[in-house]
Amino acid sequence: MNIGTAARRSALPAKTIRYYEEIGLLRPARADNGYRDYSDADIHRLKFLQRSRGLGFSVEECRQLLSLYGDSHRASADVKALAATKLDQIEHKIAELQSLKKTLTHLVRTCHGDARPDCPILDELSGASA
Amino acid sequence: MNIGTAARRSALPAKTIRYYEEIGLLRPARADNGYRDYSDADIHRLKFLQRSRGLGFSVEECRQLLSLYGDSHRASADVKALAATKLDQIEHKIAELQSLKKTLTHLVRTCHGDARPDCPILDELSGASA
DNA sequence: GCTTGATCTTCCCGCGACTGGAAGGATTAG
DNA sequence: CTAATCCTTCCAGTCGCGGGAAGATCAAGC
Repeated sequence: MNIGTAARRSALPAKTIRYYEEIGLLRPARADNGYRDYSDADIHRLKFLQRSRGLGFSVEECRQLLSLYGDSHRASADVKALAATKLDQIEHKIAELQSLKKTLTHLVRTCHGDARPDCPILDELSGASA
Repeated sequence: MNIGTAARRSALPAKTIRYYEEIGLLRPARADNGYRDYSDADIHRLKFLQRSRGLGFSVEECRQLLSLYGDSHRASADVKALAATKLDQIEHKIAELQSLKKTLTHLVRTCHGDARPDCPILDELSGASA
């Protein structure tokens, strides 16, 4: 199977698939003409990557997940730990963004937003509050 | 004022200050010895950048904010529009992360997380649900 | 067989916003 | 005078690709 088909089936751009190969996440066969030749197992691996990336795991974390996936003697605790760490990171990020949101919401609300030049947003940014 | 002092006063790393100069966000004077020489106005500008970056504005948006800040005939509506757009982006990002959080929370909860190899997280990533 | 267009290959550059480090000059403290 | 600190420039790396060039290959139609 050529890379175009693999791209459609995995919902990943061909560029990304080549990149994943370059960093050693998969090793597709090569046809006689030099084209990459993807097996069903390769597609499965690509879909796994697509889904785990979509869940917010970094490429390196995906590499670990793939390694755990391929290890029939893995402990589910190891996978759970990875996911829990990621969950923590996501929660921290959400908290950070919510704090930004709060500040920005306040600023946007207090700015009258018309043709006049006085602006509480710029006042705040310039340190008028300090 | 040397860059080290400017860094302490603006709460920005010296590297970042040089970078901001490189991309044209400020133009400090130079002393005879070739050292950068920051005025109080430069510090003010750096603090403005530090705060606006901290609120989630991109460097290019900060450039616009600085430009509006320096324009005494600006309309506060322009500033408000920038902030409102940023607020939108932040809200979208929060929603995205909350969706990830929901999925991950569910997965972490369903994984028993012990020494056994069977793992709902990997099952999900490998497409067992599909 | 020939042309055309789609697809494939490798290669290298660019993004955003820095960060690290090397090599070397200037200043300051003791 | 020396040693430590600070400053300078420049180059490379981060992360996860995307864009695009230059060239090979393939599939379809005439």
